[in-house]
Order: sequence, then structure tokens, then C-alpha cells
Amino acid sequence: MQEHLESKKAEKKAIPAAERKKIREEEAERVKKYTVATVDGKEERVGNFRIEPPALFLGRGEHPLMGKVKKRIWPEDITINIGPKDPVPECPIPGHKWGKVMHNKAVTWLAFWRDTITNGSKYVWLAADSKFKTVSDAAKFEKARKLHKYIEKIRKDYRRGWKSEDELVRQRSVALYLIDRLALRVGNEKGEDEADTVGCCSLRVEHLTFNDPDVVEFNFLGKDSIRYENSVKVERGAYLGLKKLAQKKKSSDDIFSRLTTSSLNEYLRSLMEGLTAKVFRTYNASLTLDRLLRQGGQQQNVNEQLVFYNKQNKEVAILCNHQRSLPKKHDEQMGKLSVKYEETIEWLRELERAAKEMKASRKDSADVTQWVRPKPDLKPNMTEEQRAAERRRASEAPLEKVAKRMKVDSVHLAIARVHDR
DNA sequence: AACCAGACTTGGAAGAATGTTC
DNA sequence: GAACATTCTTCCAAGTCTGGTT
Repeated sequence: MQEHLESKKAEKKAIPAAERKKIREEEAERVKKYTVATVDGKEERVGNFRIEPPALFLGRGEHPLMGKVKKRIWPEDITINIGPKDPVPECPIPGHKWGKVMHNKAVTWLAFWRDTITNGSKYVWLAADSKFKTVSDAAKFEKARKLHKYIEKIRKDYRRGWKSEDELVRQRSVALYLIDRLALRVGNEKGEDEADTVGCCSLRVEHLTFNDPDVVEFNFLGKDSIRYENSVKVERGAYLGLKKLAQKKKSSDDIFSRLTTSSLNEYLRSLMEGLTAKVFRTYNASLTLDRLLRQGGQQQNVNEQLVFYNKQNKEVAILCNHQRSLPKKHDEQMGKLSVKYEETIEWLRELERAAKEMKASRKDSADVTQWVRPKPDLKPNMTEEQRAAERRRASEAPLEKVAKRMKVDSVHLAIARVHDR
């Protein structure tokens, strides 16, 4: 199977760029009628207009269903959602027809099917630049801005709650502190058929370690089985409250045993209209980025500004525990870079030595030796494989010594060029 | 109040496209 | 102009959250 895929890949790679572009354009033309939808009289781009193909299910982390067959979805499995007077889109597979056509204007999806692995719902939606998506995205940030007006009151409230006699209030107040302070996700219950990951409300005793003074160590698998590992000095009241909640419980017990995500959100709604746990993530990420960007120097050039922005944005990623695994070839690439770096430094030393020598002897040229990579010897009659082999040979061959006489001007030019890099 | 279905957002991986370098 | 690096796009699993049902 792998061989087959490899050869397909190679076949594709062999197509010249111009032809590949043409193929791409033809394909875009062919699918055009599926990529645009008319919504309230306006044309909108459709997001995922292709049905997910059959495949082996590949969950993330230790997923109980990993490797199960995700079956092919046929038109009969699909429900189409269109305006009551609109013509039903033609089914693209001959001999088949849509499972159902409905007219639900209370939802934003265009088509629906059931996932054969999870039995969950899968939808075809409009693209991110559609009205539906952009309006709701804007509303999300507006809600976060609104939270800014309530946050002091909410913080005061949960600090008071840490000392409450009512255990539910205590649990809720400590949990909310963690969501606010550490930007944790709310952490809904998960089923047997899913990877064992947690968020705030589903934290277990085993995920925490208490260190003095007032330091809590967090170590758990969050969304996408990405590890959250953080040692934080927390406020005294929260520390004591949390420690108390963990006491007399087994390591596999829930810390917030009486708290549910629904009750937490219900409570939040009583504090501010539309407030839910995830708003705190948006709020704190946005506020943090805003604060960090304000610390920037004003007179930087565009390049420096970009570096600065990326640096501050990375801080926000750390807050939200966003992590990307290193690309597969990262080590290799770093190795190459450091080899290149060493070679450049060596060349610089040689040039500087020559410059010094010329200055001392007052001559206008000097002998220099440079170590260069041999060029591949490519002949016009070579096959693609032979060329590749020759290139590989050249890149792996030892460096060649080249001795030459350089004029003083070219030595200085070469030095400047190295510094430019 | 526990449970579940449904709808929608979030976010990382992989692949495709594009840019850069030798 | 190939090879390599970087950026953009697509894909889809995995979350959040609401509202209905038992």
C-alpha cells in the first residue's frame, strides 16, 4: 500500500509546473458549482464541500477507536438543507440520490451526515469569510470586550467564594480562578470511546502536586492529548481551597466532584449575559496580546516590528498552551544550518587572515584557500535517477580545497558579504 | 439532574503552493 | 531550474455549549 502511494506521489511530482497549474485550474472549474452557495441572495464560499473520504480513523493521543474503518459516505447518507423554493442540487453520483432534503433556516449548515466512527454529526458549512462566520466571530470578541467591564466584580466574587462554607460554591470559585488565571478550558465529561483528556472541571487529584509556598504543579493531557505542564504560584486563598478539595480523595477522583460545566456556565450567565467559560480564554489571550504589544518601541522598522509581534504572540500561545510538534525534518535542518554556519565562520577567518597579511606586507593581493562543496556533474543524457544519485554523491563528498589569489578589494567585499548573511 | 443530540468553534497535522538559494 | 525552506490551505478530530428528553 505504501509503495503504491509512494509511486503515485512520484508520478505527481514528475508533472511539469505549467501542466500542474492547468490541471489545478481545470479542477477548480469542475468543482465550482459545489464551492459557492447563494445565501440571502448573496454568493458565499462554501468551506468543506468535499465529503470526508473513507479511511482508517486516526484519533489523537491514545484513542480507543484508533485504526477502525471510517466507511464511505454515499449520497443516501446525506441530508441537504436549502431554501424551500430552491431547486435541489443535482446528485453528482449517477444512480444515487440524496438521503433527505430539508428547509431549516434556524441553522447555518448546508449538508449533514453521520460519522461512522463516532456516530456524531458532520456538516458542510460556509467558509470562514462568509457572513455567518464573520458575524459570529466578531460577536465572540465583542463578548470578550464586554467581560472586561465585569471582570473586577467577577474576580472579587470568586475570591470571596474560596472561603465559602458551601462546598459547591468553593469548587466553583476555585475552578473559575483556574479558568481565568491559567486560561484552562472548561473540561466537559468524556465518554469511554474517547481519549482520556481533561480540562478544568474534569481535573483529577493525580493531575496536581502541591508545593510550598502556594505553588501548584499541573500535569495533565488537555485537548488533542497535548500535555499541560505548568508550575504556578497561585493566590493563597486559591491554594488552600484547592488543597482542601484534593484532600481525602483518591488520586483518580475528580477535584471538582460536585461541579459540572453546565452549572458553571449557568452561574456565569447569571453574572453577565452570554458569559461562558470559553470567553475567559478569548478575553485573557486578547488582553495579554494587547498589553504586550503596547510595550513595543515606536521607531522600529517593519521587519523589527514583525519580529516583535511574533515574539509577543508566542507569549499568548504559551498562555493558551498552544503547541506544535517539531517538523519531521527539524533535526536534519538544524544540523545543516550549523554545518553551514561553521563553514562560513571558517571562510571569514581565512579572509580576515588574508586582509591582515596584505596590510602588514603592504601588498594588494594574497593567497587564500577556500573549502568548497563539489558541484554535481550532470550530463544531458542522464536519467532522473542518475541525476539524483549524482547530486547526492556531490552533496556527500568531502569538501574540496581551492587555492586562489585574491585582490585586496575582493577580500574586503567577501568579508562584507559574509557579514551580511 | 443526568443524559444526550445537535450545532458550532477550535486548533494541530499534512499537503500544496510559493519563495529562496545555490 | 532543482532542492530546499517557508507559508498558505485543507482536512477533520476534538473541543464548547445549548436545549430537549427521560
